[in-house]
Amino acid sequence: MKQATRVTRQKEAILRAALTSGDHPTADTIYAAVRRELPRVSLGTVYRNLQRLVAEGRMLLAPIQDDSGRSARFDPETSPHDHFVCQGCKRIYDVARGRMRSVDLGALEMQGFRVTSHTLAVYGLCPQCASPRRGPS
Amino acid sequence: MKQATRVTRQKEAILRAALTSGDHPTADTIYAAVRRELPRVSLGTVYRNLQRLVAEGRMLLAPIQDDSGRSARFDPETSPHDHFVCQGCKRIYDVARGRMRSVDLGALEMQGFRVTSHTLAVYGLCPQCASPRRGPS
DNA sequence: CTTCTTGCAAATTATTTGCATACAT
DNA sequence: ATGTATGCAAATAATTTGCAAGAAG
Repeated sequence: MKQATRVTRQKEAILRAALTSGDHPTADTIYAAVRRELPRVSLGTVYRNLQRLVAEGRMLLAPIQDDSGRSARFDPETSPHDHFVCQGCKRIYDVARGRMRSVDLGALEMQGFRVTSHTLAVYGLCPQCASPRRGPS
Repeated sequence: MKQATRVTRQKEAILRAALTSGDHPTADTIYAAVRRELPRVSLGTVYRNLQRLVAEGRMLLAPIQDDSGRSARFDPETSPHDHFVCQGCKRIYDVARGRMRSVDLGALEMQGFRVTSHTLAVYGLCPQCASPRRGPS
């Protein structure tokens, strides 16, 4: 969490776009959204600001890989949480750490590993896609 | 785990290279290793075979992201296990599911989520890098 | 023999960077 | 004023793909 950088119209719009998406958007998705408000933004600006926002701890790099894992996904929710990836509708759900019982990392620590954080991604079908009424959307 | 494809010198060499690396190699690392045995292999062949090996379940896409998450890493260990990423030496350790107690996913399932798998990545310092004797290698 | 795979090169996709100008502090 | 951020375009990096020739079944 480095020194905060300058406050610009672009950077704020980028963070707002990520928050509003209610999702785990890619740089491209964010670019498209910001463009509606600031038609002259460039992709370079989006990428540079995403890096800054992550460095400042205002956004996270989502620890999930797309099907081919090609494009990075960003997560505007910065408190510790896990992810559920629906293999039907491809939606990514944030899962509070409380609901899904936490992992026991004691054994690792006893072997001399110093643990600072962890990420957990769960795969399967979300309630809508799992329901027999209708298949994956 | 689709229909197995044809057996070729290249494909076998690629799997062997990944196994021998004792690591979680990138396509490029594998390419370099295979090249020593088959100097005429092309990167295209390496990428195509990595895809096939993953589809056939003989290799996994490692669920870990490099610093910038730019290049995919492959994992020749196909039984369920977790990963420990050392932030000092950048090494990636395979961690047996038994040692590090498994996650309780019951709460999620009770909410209608159907869970089929999960991936866990733990970050921190490995015993060598955590020891005060010498810093990260 | 027939079909899948290879090597090579060119094409895509995602992300980064150099530079002159604009904007925040 | 000073220096960081922007827009634009060109540069890199990682991966994919078209095609003619070669190898596997």
